Amino acid sequence: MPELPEVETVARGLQEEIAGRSILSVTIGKSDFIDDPGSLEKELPGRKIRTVERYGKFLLLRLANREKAGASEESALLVHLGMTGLLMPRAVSEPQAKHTHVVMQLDDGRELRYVDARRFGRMAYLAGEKLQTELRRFGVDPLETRLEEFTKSIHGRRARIKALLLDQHVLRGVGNIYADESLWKARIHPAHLGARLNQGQLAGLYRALQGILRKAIVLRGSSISDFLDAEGMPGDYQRHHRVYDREGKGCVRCKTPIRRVIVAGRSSYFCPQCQRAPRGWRKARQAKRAKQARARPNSGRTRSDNQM
DNA sequence: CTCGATCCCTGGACGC
DNA sequence: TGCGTCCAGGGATCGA
Repeated sequence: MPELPEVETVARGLQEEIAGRSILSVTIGKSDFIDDPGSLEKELPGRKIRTVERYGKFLLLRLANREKAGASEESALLVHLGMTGLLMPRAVSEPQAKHTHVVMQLDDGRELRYVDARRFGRMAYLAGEKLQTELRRFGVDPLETRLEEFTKSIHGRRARIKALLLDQHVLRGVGNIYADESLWKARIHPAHLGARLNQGQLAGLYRALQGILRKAIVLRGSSISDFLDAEGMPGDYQRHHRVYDREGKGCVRCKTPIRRVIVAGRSSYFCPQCQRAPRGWRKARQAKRAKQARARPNSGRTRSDNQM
């Protein structure tokens, strides 16, 4: 799942590979994940890719203006990889992978291909004020923000810390894996309310989050099932996961089996010993489960989740 | 403001 | 082997 470290890895790879190249033409297949497919076909051909940057979980292909038009309007192709998106340059001769939806022919004989089985990604060509408005919707970059700013964005929020970490309008770039890993490192249960965390906890979370993101970038991200970088290589950080996808396995700090619960609608992995639940959380959860069981009497037991 | 529910989509895991 | 069912997961959106 591409989160900040994975997208950063792809952005660096693409910057190396395709910055300075021009797009000759665009071919679009399925387009339901593209904001305005027509604008890509109209605006991209003939444009040079100046730089490739990461913005939260988006790839930002910043484009040079056409020579004739004097306007100095900023423009970019935004690409969100969703869950299964891949963006990589390939030789024209290479067979197209299944689920290839966008192909951009480049001026060096290669093609920049977007492949996305589930199409949970997003693509949009944006320029000028529209681009600025779109970028302003998102929160601060967790690697650029200072502790005071981070604290301010969390403190005074009544949502659960897990929800806040995942909210791209609060912080841009954090997803489920790095939220859980950071909370484990900082010993904070995902169901705690942001407003209830003290200065020490927030400082610890800030350091944990930055440290984990930086290390994950060095290791070129986590490859759980689909992620590949711009060169088609998987990342290595999944070998360093302490809680994510480790349900039932021992916490590396205290050997307590890692558990998985739903917090803020997302599965959340944590150590019940190192990360103590907030007051009332267990009881509220049990009550909710009982209510669900009453609503659906035939679904009392689900498939046993065996550990890998 | 915050919550849960719902939808989007497909491959993979699982039960039979 | 194959078919049906469930599920993951980021994000938008809607109603409570």
